[in-house]
Amino acid sequence: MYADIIVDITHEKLDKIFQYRIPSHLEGMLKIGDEVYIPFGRSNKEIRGYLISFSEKADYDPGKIKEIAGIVEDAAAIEAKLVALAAWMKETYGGTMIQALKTVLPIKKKVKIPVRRTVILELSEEEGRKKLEEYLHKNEKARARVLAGLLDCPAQDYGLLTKKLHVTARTLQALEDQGVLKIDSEQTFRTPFRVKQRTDRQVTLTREQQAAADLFWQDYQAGIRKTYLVYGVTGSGKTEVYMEMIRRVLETGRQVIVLIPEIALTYQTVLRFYGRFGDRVSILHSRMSDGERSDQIERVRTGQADVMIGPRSALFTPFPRLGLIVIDEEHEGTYKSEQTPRYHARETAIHRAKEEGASVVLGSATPSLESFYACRSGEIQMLKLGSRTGGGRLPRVWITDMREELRKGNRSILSDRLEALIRQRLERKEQIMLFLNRRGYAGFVSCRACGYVVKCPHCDVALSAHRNGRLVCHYCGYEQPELHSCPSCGSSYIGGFKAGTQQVEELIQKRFPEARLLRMDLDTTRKKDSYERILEAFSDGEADILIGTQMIVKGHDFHRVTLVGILAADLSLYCDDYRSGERTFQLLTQAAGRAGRGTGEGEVVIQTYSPDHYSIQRAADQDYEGFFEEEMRYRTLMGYPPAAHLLAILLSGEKEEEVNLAAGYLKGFIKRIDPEGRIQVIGPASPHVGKVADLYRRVLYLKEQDAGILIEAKNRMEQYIEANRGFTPLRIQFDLDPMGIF
DNA sequence: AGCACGCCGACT
DNA sequence: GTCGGCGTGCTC
Repeated sequence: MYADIIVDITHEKLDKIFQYRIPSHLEGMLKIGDEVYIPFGRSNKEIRGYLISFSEKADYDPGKIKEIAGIVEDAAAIEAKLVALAAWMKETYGGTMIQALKTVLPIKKKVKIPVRRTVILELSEEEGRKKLEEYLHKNEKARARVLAGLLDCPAQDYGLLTKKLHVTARTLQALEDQGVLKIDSEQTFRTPFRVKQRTDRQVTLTREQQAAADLFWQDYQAGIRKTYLVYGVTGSGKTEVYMEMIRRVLETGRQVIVLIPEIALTYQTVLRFYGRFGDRVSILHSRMSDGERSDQIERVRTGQADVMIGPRSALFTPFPRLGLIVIDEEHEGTYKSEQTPRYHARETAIHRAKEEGASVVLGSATPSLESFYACRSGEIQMLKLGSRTGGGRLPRVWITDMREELRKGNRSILSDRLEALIRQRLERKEQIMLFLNRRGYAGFVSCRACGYVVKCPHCDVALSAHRNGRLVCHYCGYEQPELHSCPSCGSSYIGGFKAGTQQVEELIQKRFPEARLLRMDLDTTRKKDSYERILEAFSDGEADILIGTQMIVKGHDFHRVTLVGILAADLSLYCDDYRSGERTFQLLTQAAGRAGRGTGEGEVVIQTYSPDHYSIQRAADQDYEGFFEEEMRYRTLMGYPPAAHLLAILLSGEKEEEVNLAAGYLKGFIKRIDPEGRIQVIGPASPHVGKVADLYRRVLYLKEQDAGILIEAKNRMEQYIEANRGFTPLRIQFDLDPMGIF
């Protein structure tokens, strides 16, 4: 009997199984997933590794196999299931087993409670000066330095002070004894949310909500575990449905994971869960320290918590009896990891649920094409919520054609209609949101006179303007020179769209000097909590107009907003990405949904140069299904997910020549292992950003109906890359069904 | 990765 | 003569 062990070091060369003998004193004590100490290398240095399986025979010279030194005692008892999940992720998404394990395994380190120490001056300015004289006189240099520093700034961080002034703890201790200063230590706050009281208010579900929850519950009781999609417009009360399902699953003694796109944007949702389930709820988020995370995991391990809410990574909560995984706003891009393994939380959740006998509930008002497509094929069961619970009506939507405005001589960024409506709302003291769509803006070139967009003749995606002016296709590498007039109508108003929220703010202020404006974008929300502060200020009526990027369209109901203006609705449409139509539709639908959440009638103005595009028209009609049909037709025609599968291979390296060469070799290798040409190979092409931090990048795309074939090809390439030293100076990453193109 | 082994230049 | 530079190669 041998133990198969993965060494806890991140390097491809070590990403394989090392076999060890099991010493008699450990026999029967080891289990899969245990962390162990092993002698390694020529020096037999003791390192840590994970026991991932047992095997009967040795795959290596038995004479050279060493013994396991011991079990890591305080190791978090990781679930064997999570190790298996990591193995599946490595297989599906690529990368090393170690990378997969690191993604999946909870943080084991028990970080000691961080203490922040501050040094505070206890003397007055005058006393301090006198004391300083005294130290200088006695030639006590270190003490003088500290005192001078504190006179400059009377409260300083302990660590920074000792480093900056080059003094030891002894010096500070002596000064504290003399009463010159005080060392203040405060424990850093470790509990992220404190539960106030449990507001277990009795919620009555609407008939529709109850029906959805009941259907799920009947299946669940009958032992059926599958994936459901709660599909309902904004305001149809999806969260209530989740909570009802969760309540019932918890009653059976099983545990629940709730994934949300981003804590900051869904703070209100988190509070609702707290209110409902009290301190059985645990939370993870990206701003937490390792220690805070490990505290939350500890609560899970000791059984104090049985609901975990968090982003993508919360999927790996080590619940031993998982019953349900809820994924809210399942269409959001944040569910796809941007690090190897580039897993999708939705797919991974479905896999984990299947392995552990749990169900998955997805929810969205604008489902991803993937999920809706799976509903059509019966893989996912749809639970539809058709109406808004508060009885709020859908807003009235206007599409204004900006080409027409230009023809009329209006060159401003506001159409006549939007301007008139803003004026009217300001008079009525109602609120307005202006949404500047800058999502995915990648420098596409369009004609302001006729709306023509310069596209690649081979790929049906917009060309991107590079700094040198040339127009480049990021899919196939096609290039053409800069245009000075529109090939369609001859107008010279052709070029990229350049406007930021700041410019918009200035223009609006000039046009409506009496209006009070608030701006929300990356610049104004850089500081912690500023996001909430701006939204709160707007909610309290401290401003008339809120101007912002996509971050203003998420969550948060403003009951006094009766007008939403969407500037440059098509900016996200023609960035050269096969998901741009989907993203545009989602953004516009969400933005439009912000209007008329209260009692007043809502109106939405969508300003665009492409009023005929189906993404814009369907969003204006709030017609998801119509959009789905058209978008699926495009994906099917072009062979993009979910109609087919796409595998991106990203290469980067210091020498451009090497990267090009390697990309060429990989392409040749695919042709060799796929002689019938089942796999369509595109590229190598330059990604949007051809060079990052002095690393040159190239990308290859493989298309194929069957994901299994792509995964097999990926495995063969990984072997090929490992076997050829020519690839060593390069970084090569795989991305199955990427969220866009690179 | 991290360490040992190994083969060539400036110092006690 | 040695100490030490980091190039190669291996790790169950």
